[in-house]
Amino acid sequence: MSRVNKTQFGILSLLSKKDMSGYDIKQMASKVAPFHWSESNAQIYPILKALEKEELVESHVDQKSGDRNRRIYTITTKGLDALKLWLAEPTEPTPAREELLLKLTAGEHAPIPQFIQQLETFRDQILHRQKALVTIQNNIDSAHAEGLRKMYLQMTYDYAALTLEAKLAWCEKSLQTLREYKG
Amino acid sequence: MSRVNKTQFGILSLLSKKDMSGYDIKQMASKVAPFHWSESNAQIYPILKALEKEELVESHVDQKSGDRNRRIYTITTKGLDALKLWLAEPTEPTPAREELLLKLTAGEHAPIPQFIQQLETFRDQILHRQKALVTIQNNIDSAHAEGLRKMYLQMTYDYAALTLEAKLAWCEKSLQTLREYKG
DNA sequence: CGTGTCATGTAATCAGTTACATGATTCA
DNA sequence: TGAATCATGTAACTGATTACATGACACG
Repeated sequence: MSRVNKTQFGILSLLSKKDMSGYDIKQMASKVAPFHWSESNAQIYPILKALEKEELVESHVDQKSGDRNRRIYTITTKGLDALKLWLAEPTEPTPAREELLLKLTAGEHAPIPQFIQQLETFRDQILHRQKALVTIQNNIDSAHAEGLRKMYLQMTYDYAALTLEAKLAWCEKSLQTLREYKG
Repeated sequence: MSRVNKTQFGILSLLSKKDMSGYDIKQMASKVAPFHWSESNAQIYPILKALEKEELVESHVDQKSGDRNRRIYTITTKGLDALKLWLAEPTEPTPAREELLLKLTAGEHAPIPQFIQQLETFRDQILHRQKALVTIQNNIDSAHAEGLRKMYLQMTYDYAALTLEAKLAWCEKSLQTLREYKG
């Protein structure tokens, strides 16, 4: 149970909505889920092949669009079943890995202004993500938008929004603490 | 720059505070930083060996405590320098991986009550972590507690507290949305 | 005709986990 | 004496990233 690849389900999940090529999947992932799943870049091609071998997806070479060697993947009934099985499985918590916090635990070995800078960079990264999130929200509002599907998309948006907000608040608070430390 | 192992710095960071054995490091990590760094369990032994080869740490077999084959590691000046260098480096954002959110993007393929259960489990995991966090806060208040060091420890505690709170809020909100969906 | 994007892939490497193996000490 | 904990390690594997390689098409 614990020995299963999760990225393959991310791919199946995307294919359950629309037939796509490997390239499309990469694009979609970075457009729709950049906050909770890495684009898994060039690893999707081997996974697609493995999925096809297991008969969870089928593929054919696309004829349209200039015959550009595009291989389109389609999810099979077996693939949908596998996806549903995964959805029903218990979800283990993700072990977090925040490099900045790891650095903070060794904070006493660096000058305070250095950490102020680290935190400012962190804050900028958050602000940048928040901007990107607005774009995603627009995608949700316009393109798809049908009942259940929209609700679930909105949920993932909310998750990102709320956690980013919390991180930003922490950042501001910590910056103030650092700036006020000893004068 | 991007091709460096971060866990080794976690280990150096702990050794910068106190000489320790591999076993101690494992214990300490799970006690002091369970929220932002995994215990990296049985991988610390090879890393310790690698660090010793690079002369970033030294070791000796402990004589006390019943001669129990304990190898104690000490950080070297070179090791401290490496640690400080890492602290000064820019910190890239961690790509998040939240399996539950990945499942939500395929939400339309499962019955709503199933996702209610998933979210309830998620909430329980958060509540559990929040309890554990109180213990850590006690550790900070009593054991260590000296100026700068305490401040940085407190910061990592705050980070965990704030992000857990945000996730809990999201969880409650989403549960309500699901329960109210169509009656 | 050259740059950018579309499109697919492989090889090498690194990071991390699981499962296993070994043995000493402590304490009920 | 048997279970729990202390203590160190290895082998095999999985997951993910980096860097590379190839080539077609679109456009200005």
